[in-house]
Amino acid sequence: MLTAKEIRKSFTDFFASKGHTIVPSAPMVVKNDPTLMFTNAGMNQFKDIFLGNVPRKYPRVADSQKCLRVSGKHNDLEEVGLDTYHHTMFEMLGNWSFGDYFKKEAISWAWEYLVDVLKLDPKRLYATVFEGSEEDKLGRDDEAAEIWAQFLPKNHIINGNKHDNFWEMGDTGPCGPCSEIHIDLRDDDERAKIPGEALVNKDNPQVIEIWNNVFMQFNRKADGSLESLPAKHVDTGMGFERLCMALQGKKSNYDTDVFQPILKGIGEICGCEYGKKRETDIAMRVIADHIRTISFSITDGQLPSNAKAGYVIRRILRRAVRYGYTFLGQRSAFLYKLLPVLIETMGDAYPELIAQKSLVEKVIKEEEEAFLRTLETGIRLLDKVMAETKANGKTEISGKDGFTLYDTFGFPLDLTELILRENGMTVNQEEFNQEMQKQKERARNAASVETGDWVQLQEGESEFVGYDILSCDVEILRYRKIKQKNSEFYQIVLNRTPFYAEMGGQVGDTGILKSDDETIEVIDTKKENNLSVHIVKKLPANPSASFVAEVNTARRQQIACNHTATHLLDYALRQVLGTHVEQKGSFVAPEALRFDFSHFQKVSDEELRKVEQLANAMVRENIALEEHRNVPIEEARAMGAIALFGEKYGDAVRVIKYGPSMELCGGTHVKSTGEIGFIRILSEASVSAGVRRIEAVSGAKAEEFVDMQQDMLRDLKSLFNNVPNLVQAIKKSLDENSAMKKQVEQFVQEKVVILRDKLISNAIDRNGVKLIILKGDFEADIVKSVAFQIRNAVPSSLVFIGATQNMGKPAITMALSDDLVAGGMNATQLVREAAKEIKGGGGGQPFFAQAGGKDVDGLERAMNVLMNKF
RNA sequence: GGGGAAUUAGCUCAUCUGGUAGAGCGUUUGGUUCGCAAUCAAAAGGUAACGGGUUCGAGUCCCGUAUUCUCCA
Repeated sequence: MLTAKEIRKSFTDFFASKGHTIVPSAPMVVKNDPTLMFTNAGMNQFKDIFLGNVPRKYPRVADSQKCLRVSGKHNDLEEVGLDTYHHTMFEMLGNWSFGDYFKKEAISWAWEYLVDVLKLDPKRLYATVFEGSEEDKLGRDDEAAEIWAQFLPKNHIINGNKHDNFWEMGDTGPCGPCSEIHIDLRDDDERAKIPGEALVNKDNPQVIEIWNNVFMQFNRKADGSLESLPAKHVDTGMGFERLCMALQGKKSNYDTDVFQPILKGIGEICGCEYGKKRETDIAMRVIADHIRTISFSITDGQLPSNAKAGYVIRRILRRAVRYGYTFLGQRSAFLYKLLPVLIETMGDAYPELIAQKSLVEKVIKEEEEAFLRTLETGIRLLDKVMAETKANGKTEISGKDGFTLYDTFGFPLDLTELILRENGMTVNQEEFNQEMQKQKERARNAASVETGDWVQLQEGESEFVGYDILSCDVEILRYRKIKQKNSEFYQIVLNRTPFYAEMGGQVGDTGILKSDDETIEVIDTKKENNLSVHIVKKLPANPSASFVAEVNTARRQQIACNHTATHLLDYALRQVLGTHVEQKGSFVAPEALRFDFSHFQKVSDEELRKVEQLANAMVRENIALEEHRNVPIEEARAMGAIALFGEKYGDAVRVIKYGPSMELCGGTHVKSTGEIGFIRILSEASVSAGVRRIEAVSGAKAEEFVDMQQDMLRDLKSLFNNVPNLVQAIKKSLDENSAMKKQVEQFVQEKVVILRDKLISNAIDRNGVKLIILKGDFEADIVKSVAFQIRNAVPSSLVFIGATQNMGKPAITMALSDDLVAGGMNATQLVREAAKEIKGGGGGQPFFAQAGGKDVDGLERAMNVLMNKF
């Protein structure tokens, strides 16, 4: 039996023998594509070739690609694990032709590989072809059908509709008919009962698609019409896990050697066994699937977080924890313990797992613990809701409460239901669904973005010249309008540009486009599918005119300082802390820089100081930039340049070297380190488990920062009469201050006690209550203290009335002993009534209330109002 | 991109409609104990995220900013 590893290798070997270049898997996490968060198909890394943004590097390539899908037919997150064939992460084997071979070769080789190389039974294979579409004025894909007819009998070639057999990249862009290969894995007697062709594309878990061959021959325009592509492409994708299942004679992907070791590992940790009980099996499949997804995301640089792609990863992790919690009885973090077994099965093919093992473990463990805390909070809130509901004599909690728990506090509905059931209660499902619907509508309305068609003025590719010059003559190739909820702007592509587009953490350039008649402001530059897009608020009146593009040079210089500073800090960190330090993200702006890196403990002040000193020493050395463009990646690595995990590099890379610091980098840098002036680290903090962040400034901004510090220090010193030892002076002052505070407090207490005794001895006895009056100028806090002191000293039949003033403002304070309150008296009401006399209002509790006002002259009247009550 | 929520002692969180800022854990000191664990007692510890506003009075209400959590896309 072929192992998964052998199968993976046989695929690439086969296509290499057909003249294909074998390329590595791109990272699973996608950058620089606003429409996509994760790699969801093998073709993603070639998207810019299909879009015509960059030329092809090879005519034929093949690879095995890590993919992640959380929605779609066989990848709906909530479905994964319930059955035996849904997944989030999977590997896709693929071969491509970029304007090279087409249907004939693609289909013949697919057949050759499956039948001749892998020895799959041809009687079990079926092919689907596009049946045509009236809407698009397209006929049946007879071309493909005729090629298939050489290998398959007629009844094994099946027509498919637009939904199944016409592939589109998005609403617009390259598309074309596709032809899928399906395999029937059922037993002989079942196959005898119902022929396989009746079950193709019918969601039967044993009759499944294994390979899709897409023939890209059209371009879909924004008005929905199709035009023929000048160069036709082939894009294929085969589900690796499914292929393993077929070849290993299993009924489920989870039964293959891809998943079995992981399932076994889960069993050992949780004390259960796969294949014994339905619910346990579901939970185990969920965990087995999700641990792969989470681990690979982290190695690709995508940590769980609270937004975007990171949040998707967090949700997947939490789903795994939840299943472990509910069905496997796991009450503490356990997922991270699966990493060794994952490495055992996949570490060979994906060495990044081994390299980053401890980081992955740490991140997962921390996330698990955070979620368990979220669950505890949820349980506490749910307890509250249950108590309130019971108090109202009901057993059904409102759907709104259930939704709030879910929406605001992240407490899963199924857990809510579980806990309610244990307490003999339910939740109003319909109401919950309504609330969910509302939420979805809100999001849909807000998310609507209208993207206009590109207006093409000239053909051609965009060239970036910004490494060498910051101003040049340009022409507009194409532009389009983007309309969002509250804003409207234009994207412009130039034939050449000095503007650096946001990438690798460095923000995009700003500047202007100037023609003879007008000046247009460029507010940002972004990268979309490898294309530099200039963002402008308004279009030039004559877009076909010639322009001069000018980058905002002062801003660019500051960015360059910060970017080079980032490299120096990276180098210094590795020197001081060790080579386990790896970049986990960075943000380079004109104002400051942020640098995230893997490190397992707080960087001490001394270490930070050392890092800073080392980096600044390199600045003073005024090391000249050594820049190597178009270095083959292998050569760059051999030179010892630092590359990032999870970063997609081309075959030729740019190496940035300042003395010993050497990194693969596309950013803009200073010509020599002296330009930076100096670097100052502002802060060090944790961003997530195992990842620390430093923030720093350099260049003019560092100077500004130091100036501010110095000004503050000077002000401080002058406050302390320029004493030589400022720290000691401040410390002394603080000590004195706290001693005096204590003294004052003591004096106040003594005063309060004296006041209390005096007032008690002056108490008026009226109709059986002791009436105690305080008048004069007192702070509100003292009056309050006195009132409470007296209340303690005179436990019954006490009425305290304070009619005092402070800073020209009148105040009324009233305290009543408990027996009077029990007898129906209410200080709040009384005080409110009296407060009218001083043009104010008040309130408090029945036994103690305060009021304030604006009219000091009414104080006497207000007191009389109160005294007349007794 | 949008919605909801949170931010109070070192930590986890209370503070019902605006009216005395509190608990548990932890810390320090002292007691019991040969010592540890344990336990009892006391004390210290607060810019209620930040900035405005409304009010006689704001942790509490309103607006803005930041950070975090969470859901939808």
